[in-house]
Amino acid sequence: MTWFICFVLTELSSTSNSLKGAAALPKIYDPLGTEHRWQKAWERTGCFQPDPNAMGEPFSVVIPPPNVTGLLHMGHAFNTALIDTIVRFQRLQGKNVLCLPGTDHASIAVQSILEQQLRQEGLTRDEIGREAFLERAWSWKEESGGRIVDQLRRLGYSVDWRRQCFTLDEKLSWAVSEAFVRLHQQGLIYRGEYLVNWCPASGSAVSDLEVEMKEVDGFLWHFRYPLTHGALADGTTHLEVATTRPETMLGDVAVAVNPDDQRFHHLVGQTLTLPLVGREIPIIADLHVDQEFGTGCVKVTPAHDPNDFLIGQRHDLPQITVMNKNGTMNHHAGRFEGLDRFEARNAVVEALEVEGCLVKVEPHTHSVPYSDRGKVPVEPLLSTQWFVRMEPLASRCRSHLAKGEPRFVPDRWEKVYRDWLTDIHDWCISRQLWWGHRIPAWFVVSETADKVTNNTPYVVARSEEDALVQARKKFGTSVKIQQDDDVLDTWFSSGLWPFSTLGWPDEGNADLERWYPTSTLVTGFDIIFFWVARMTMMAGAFTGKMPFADVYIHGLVRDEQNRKMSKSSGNGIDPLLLIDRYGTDALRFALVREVAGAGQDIRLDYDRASDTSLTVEAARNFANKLWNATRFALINIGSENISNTGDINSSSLQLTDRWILSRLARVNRETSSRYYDYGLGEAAKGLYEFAWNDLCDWYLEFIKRRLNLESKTAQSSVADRDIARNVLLKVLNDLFIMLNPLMPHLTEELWHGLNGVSEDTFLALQSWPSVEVDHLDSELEASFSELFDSIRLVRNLRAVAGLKPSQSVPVRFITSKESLAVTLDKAKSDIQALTRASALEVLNPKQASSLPSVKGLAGVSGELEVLLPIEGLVDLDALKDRLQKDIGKAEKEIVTLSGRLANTNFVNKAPESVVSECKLKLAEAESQADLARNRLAGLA
RNA sequence: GGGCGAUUAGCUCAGCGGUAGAGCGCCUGCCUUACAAGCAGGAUGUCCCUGGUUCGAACCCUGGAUCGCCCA
Repeated sequence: MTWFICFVLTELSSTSNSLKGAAALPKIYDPLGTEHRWQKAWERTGCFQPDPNAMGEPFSVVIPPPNVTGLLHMGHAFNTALIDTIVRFQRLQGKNVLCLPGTDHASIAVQSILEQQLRQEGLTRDEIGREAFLERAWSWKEESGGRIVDQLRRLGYSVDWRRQCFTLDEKLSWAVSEAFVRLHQQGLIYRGEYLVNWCPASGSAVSDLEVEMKEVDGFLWHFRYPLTHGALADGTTHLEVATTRPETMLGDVAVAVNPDDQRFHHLVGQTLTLPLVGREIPIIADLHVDQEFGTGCVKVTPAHDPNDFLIGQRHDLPQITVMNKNGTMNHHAGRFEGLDRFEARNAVVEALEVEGCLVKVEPHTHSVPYSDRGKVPVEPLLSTQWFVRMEPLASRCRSHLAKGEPRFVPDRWEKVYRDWLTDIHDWCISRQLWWGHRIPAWFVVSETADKVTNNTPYVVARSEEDALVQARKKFGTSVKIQQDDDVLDTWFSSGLWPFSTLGWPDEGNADLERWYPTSTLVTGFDIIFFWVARMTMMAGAFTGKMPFADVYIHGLVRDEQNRKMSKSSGNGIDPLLLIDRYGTDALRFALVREVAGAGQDIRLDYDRASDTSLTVEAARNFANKLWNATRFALINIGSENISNTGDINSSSLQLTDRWILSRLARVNRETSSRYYDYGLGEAAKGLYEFAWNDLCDWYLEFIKRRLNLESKTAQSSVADRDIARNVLLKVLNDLFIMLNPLMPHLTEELWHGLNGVSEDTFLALQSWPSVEVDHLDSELEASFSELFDSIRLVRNLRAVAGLKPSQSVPVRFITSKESLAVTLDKAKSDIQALTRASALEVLNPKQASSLPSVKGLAGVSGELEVLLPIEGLVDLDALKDRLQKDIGKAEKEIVTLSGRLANTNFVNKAPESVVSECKLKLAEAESQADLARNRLAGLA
C-alpha cells in the first residue's frame, strides 16, 4: 500500500525526520490504485458478510437486481451510491447490516440475444430444441452474465457477495414454484383466453406494464362500407368508418355508432357488407362510441382491439383473429394471408381504393402501444394465458398502506403507488419463452387426444411426481401429462426478491428470521409499479408483512440536455469512464451531492467530446483537498508520539480549538440526522463545507504556527502544539468516518495513513463518533463568524489598495461593540498571521480619536472600522471607490429600513423581535455610512 | 381527459413568510514549504407571469405560461 511504503522508506532513509518522508507523499491523490486495493481487501476479509447471530439491531437492504444482460449505466451508479451510503452509515451506527446483491434473469432480453446468435448461425430455437437452447443460455449467462456484477464492484458496494443471488438459482426457483402453487390454491391464479398484449418481436405475451404508449404520426383512413340491402328511403347507401389500422378491417364483425347520434339512429339494426371480405355485419349502438371522433362510426374488431373486445362482449359478437403470432396475416385474411401486418395495411388500402371504398386519408397523430423490450408495436391478440388476480393482493397492500406501511420517501410517491393499487388489472404472467421459470402446471393431455387445447384439464404442482399423483387421482391411472411450455414473467420472481433471497419458503431460515422484513428499499420511481408494488403484493400474500419499512424513491439521471438516458437514444454516460478519469469516490460524491431535492431527477453535466464532467471533477478536487489536508497533518505530526499533555478536553484549549470542536460537534449532529432522514445530498454538502471552509481554510491556517516550533513566527509550547495536533487528529478522524459512507475508499486510505492502523482493520467497521455536546458553543461560533468578516475586510482593503502579499502593514480595528472587541483581542495573533499585519491594535472609538489622525486604508463593515495607517504606495482612487460603494450600500439600506419603520402597521403588527432587529440594523447602517463618509473625507 | 413535478446568478441546484444562497464557471492578484485539482479578493439575479392574503411573499392562495413525467 502506498502509504505504508512511504512510511517504510521514511524510516529507512532518515532517522526520525518523518516530515521529510510524509512530504514525499504525492501532492495529488491517485484514486484508481487505491480504490481497487480497498475493494479487494474488503472482499478478501469478508468484512461486509454479516452473521445473523451477531449482536446489533438488524438493518437490511436488498439491491434492485440489475438485469444479467445489462451493462453498468449511470442509473445503477446513482442507485448504488445512494444505497451504499445508507448502508454504510447504518453499519457505522453499529447495526447488524445485510446488503444483499444479485441479478435477475431477464427472460426476454436474454432470449432475444440468444435468438439473434442462432439466426446468425442460420438456426431457430425450435430447430435446436428447448434443452439445447437452455444449455446455450446458461453458458451465455456464465460467460457474460457476471459483467454487471464486476462493474458494481468497482463502485465500492459494501454488499455481501457471498449471499449474491440470481433469480434462476435453485433456491429462488423453489420460491417461485411454491409461490405459484400457493397462489393457485388460493384461486388467485387462473388460465383463460383474453386479449393480451402480444409482442411479435419476442413472440410472447407481455404485461400491461411492459407496453409503452408512443405518439406516432400516422393516418386516419376513411372507408365506405355499403349497406347490404341497398339504399334506404333517405338515400343512404353506405356508412363511412375511420380507422388508423386498415388491416384489421378483415376481422371486423360490426360497425358501432353512438345510440344518441341522430345521424345514424335509423341505421341501427341494419347490416353492412364488409368490403374485400363480403361478410354481412350488423350496425350496432354502443355508448363507447365518440360521436365527435372521425365519422362517428366505428368499425368493431374484437380480436384486435381492447375497446372493440369489450364492445364485442357487450353485444355478443364473434371474435375473428386475422393475424398469426409472428405478425403476419392468417387464413382469415383471405388473399392477404402471409403478408406482414404493415404490408397488409398498404395492400388493404390499395384494394379498397380499387373497389372504390376509400373515401379519404388524413394525417393523424395518435398513440400506439409499443413493446418495451421488442421496440415494435404490440398487437392486441386473443390468446390463452395465465393471469394473477390482482385485486385481493392489492387490497391487502392498501390496508397496510393505511397504516403507513411501507413509508414512502418523499411521501408524494405514496399517492402514485396507492392510485395504481386502486384501479388494478389482472396480471398476465405467462411468457411464450424458454429462458425463465417454467410454469409448474401440467396438462392432462390424455383427456384431449394428446393435445393441449383451451379445454385441456391441468394440475398445478410442486414437481412432476406430484402432478402425476394429482392427475391420476382425478383422471385415472393411465393419464399422460405434459408440462406447460411457457415460463413466468421475470417480475414474478423479482416480486419475491426480498424474502426469496433470504431463504423463503424455509420459514426457519436464520437470515429470514433476522433480516426480514428488510429496512429500506431504494429505487427509481420508474419501477414503482413493476417492482415495488409487485413485491408488496407478493410479500403480503406470503409473509403477511410488507417487505420493507421504508421506500426511498429517487429520480433518474438525465443527460446534459435533460433527456432520459437510454440505450436506444445512445445518450448514456458511461460511469466507468468517469470512474477511470476521476475515481469512484468522486463519482459517488458528485451523484449524491446533486440529489439534495429527494426524488428529483438529476442532470449530470458532461462534455461528450472529452468525456469530462465539471461536477465530477469538483468532487475529485474535494477528494484531493482531503488528501492534502491529511498530508498536512502527517507532515506536521508524522509518526511521533503525541504527548498526553495535548488532551483535547484540557482547559488549555485555545479559542480556535474550541471553535473547530464546536463546529465538529454540530456537523456531526446535523450529518447523522440527515443520513437518517435520507437527506443524503444535504449531508454531503454539509460535510463538504465543513471540511473545506471550516477545517482547511480556517483551522489549518490557525494552527500552522502552533505546529511548527522551529519557525521564526512560532509562538508555541510543546503542550500547546500537542493540543493542536490532537484536535486536528480528532477532527480528521471524525470527518473520515462521517464521509466514509460517501467516499469509502479515500477515507479508508486516509484513516489508515494517518493512524497507522493494521491492514485488516477497517474504518468501514468503526463506530460513528458520539456528538460531544459539551463542545457545542453557538456564541463562540457566532463570534468567529464576525472574526472571519474582520479578517476578510482587512484582506479586501489590502487587495483593493493593491498591496503585495509580501508587504506587511499595521492594522487598527476600531469598534464600539464590546463583544467584538473582546474576540478580536483574543484572536490577535491569529489575525495578524492571517492578514500579514505587522502590528495590530483593537481600539474603541474614544481611544481612536485620541490618537493623531492618519491617512491610510480604511474600510467599514457592520460595526467594525478598519484602518491600515500607511501612506503612499497605495491606490487611493480604488480605495475611494470602495468607500463610495460602502456608502451607497449603507444608504440604500437606510432607505428600506427606515421606510419599513415608518410604516405604523409594521411596527404594530410585526413581532417585537423583528422590529427591534430592524431598528438595530438601521442604527448599524447609519453609523456605517457615517464612518465611511468620514474616512472618505479624510482621504481627500 | 385525470394527476404529479419543475421554473431562483452564465450552468447545475439549495432556500419555502422577515434585507436573495452554494458549487462550478467568470474577473483580478498570488508558484504564501498541505493542496495551482490550490490560495486571497471580486462581479453577477424584474427569484416565469398575473392577481390576491399579509405590516412584510422567491416562499402561502387564484388564474395563466413554458418544460418534463405518469395514468387513461
